[in-house]
Amino acid sequence: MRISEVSKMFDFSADTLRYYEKIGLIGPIKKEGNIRNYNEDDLNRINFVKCMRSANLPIEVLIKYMKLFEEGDATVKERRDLLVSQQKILANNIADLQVAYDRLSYKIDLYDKQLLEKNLKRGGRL
Amino acid sequence: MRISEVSKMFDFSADTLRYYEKIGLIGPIKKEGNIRNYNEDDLNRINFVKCMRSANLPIEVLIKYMKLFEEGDATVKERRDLLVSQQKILANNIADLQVAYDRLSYKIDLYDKQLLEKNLKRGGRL
DNA sequence: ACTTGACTTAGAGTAAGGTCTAGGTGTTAT
DNA sequence: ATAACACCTAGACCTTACTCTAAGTCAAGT
Repeated sequence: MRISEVSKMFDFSADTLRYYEKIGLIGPIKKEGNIRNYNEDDLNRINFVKCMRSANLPIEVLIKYMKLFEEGDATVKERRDLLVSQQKILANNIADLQVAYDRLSYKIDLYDKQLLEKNLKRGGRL
Repeated sequence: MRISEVSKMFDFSADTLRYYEKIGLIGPIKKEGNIRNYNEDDLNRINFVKCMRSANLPIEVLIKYMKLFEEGDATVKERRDLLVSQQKILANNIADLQVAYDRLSYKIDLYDKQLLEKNLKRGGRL
């Protein structure tokens, strides 16, 4: 699979895919002649990266994880621990977003009430 | 209240507080002589900014909101709409983080099983 | 033959959000 | 009075994560 297709599939720009490869996050991707040909394994990794990047896991951390993965079975525990620590961070982030979400809900409610009153005073229909 | 106290209270560096003021996100803060003296109103706004920044709302959006706020009652509807649009973005973000969280849970589980097996084979105690 | 379009590289440039430095003032403790 | 400390400004610098540019290769269509 060529870079343009992968790009569409995961909504990463081709630039970003090459960048990820350059910094050692994915690949190296096998080439046919001079052109990258992504295989299923590559796609699975990109899929994982996509998911984790959507949740703002730092690229550095993901590179570290991929590196441990390459090193094989000896690194299972270390990989597990890395994921656990990131998961904890994620839990905190989710909590922060939720707090902000609720606060926005509250404020929006207040604004809605204020707008309703304004309309009534104007002798609004209904 | 002086900048160092505010800094501790919200875990923003003094640099960041001055930066926020410079770009028009908070303040301008009244000064005693040459030194900022934050009042309760200022603290309330910083508190709001803190909460929204913890959820990654862009500074530009918050500046816009504060500006509308300054403009008074005429902007109530516009402010409401701005908050609603940010809330939608937040909902999507929360969903993304949740997906990643669940995927991490799944992977961690797999690793735990793998580690357990390894221990059994080693003739682990228990 | 030649244009079009997708691909390649290396490396410069960008955006967001701070963070740090240098040089200076003002207040308090010894 | 002199050191230590908190504060100030302007502006340079930094980090993360891309994104874009220039210059070139290669295959397919007209």
